[in-house]
Amino acid sequence: MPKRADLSDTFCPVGRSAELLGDRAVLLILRELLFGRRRFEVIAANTGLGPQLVSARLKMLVAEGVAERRPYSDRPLRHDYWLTDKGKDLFDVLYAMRNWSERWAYAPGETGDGPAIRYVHRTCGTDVGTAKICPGCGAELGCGDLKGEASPALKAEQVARTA
Amino acid sequence: MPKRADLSDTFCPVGRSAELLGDRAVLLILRELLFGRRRFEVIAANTGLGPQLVSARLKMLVAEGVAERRPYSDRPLRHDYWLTDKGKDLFDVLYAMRNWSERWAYAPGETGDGPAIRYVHRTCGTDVGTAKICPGCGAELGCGDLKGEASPALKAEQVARTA
DNA sequence: ATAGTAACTATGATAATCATAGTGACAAGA
DNA sequence: TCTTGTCACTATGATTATCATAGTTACTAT
Repeated sequence: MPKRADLSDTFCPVGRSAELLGDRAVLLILRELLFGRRRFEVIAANTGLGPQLVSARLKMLVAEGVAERRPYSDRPLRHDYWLTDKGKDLFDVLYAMRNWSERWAYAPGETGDGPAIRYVHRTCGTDVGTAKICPGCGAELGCGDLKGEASPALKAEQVARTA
Repeated sequence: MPKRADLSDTFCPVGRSAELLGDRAVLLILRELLFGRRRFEVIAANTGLGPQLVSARLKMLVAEGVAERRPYSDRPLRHDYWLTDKGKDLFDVLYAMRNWSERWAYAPGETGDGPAIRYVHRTCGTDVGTAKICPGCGAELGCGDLKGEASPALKAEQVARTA
């Protein structure tokens, strides 16, 4: 490809975020980080992306202020990756993607008789379905508020991926 | 690149939609379609994408059932593109992207003293800010419910692009 | 000394992207 | 009729991002 057109200076808000989010690898890595997975190798394994891509994208996310690289061990020196507040706020985008998929991206019966991932509000225990506001307690849902329970099919896939 | 890894058969809902949405061109084209722009040349001009890319992505969106190709003139035969219900439901994703950008993607004062685009609920006239539910009437906000008013800076850019 | 772990970097083949130009089918004006 | 114009594309060639695979560095554990 030629150098791809840069849209980071557009005044359109969708255009600006598209520069960051319009990339499969970025979305998958953000999914992992939002799920609380922080380690390089875990992210690479779960996303199926090569280490080079993961490395490049994490560097970019750190440069954009979306993620942060932190040492979690001195000897040997090891680092992992955490979302910043700016990064945590991307929850809404990924959650909207998830909701859309649950509605449109599966053949009937493909996920059994429930969603691919069932989300429960941590503080009140309500199954939120695809709501943006907890139907149990009315709270706005954000990063870390939900506990996901993968369907059997998804669980099997995740096990296979890390094996 | 080698054939990029296919994630369309993953059971993870974010992974599935990432296959579609993890692409700058797709996001920009969806933005145009959600804004009600239907014509090929208009989409190409507003996104800054080459006609080949626009053509390829529109074909893909039609194949995915997200958009529809319709004739709008017989002589000469001309077609344009409309979102299907599946496509209109992507509003939530793009709206979340817009909200994130309004919060994080601009330097202080870069858009003047308001957002890059001000959205007003069509039916009740309330400025919705970045809310997911209309603060005026409590209705859920979906595709077509909002009327966008671009900031002067964004307007100028749009004019420049089509000139 | 050997094997293992974690976070990467290096290499080469492949394919997606961009810029630019061109095509086909028609309409409108001189 | 001839030229110009419009719209929705397709064709070509240079550039570069991506993938698969293998290798590296710096340590720990046995």
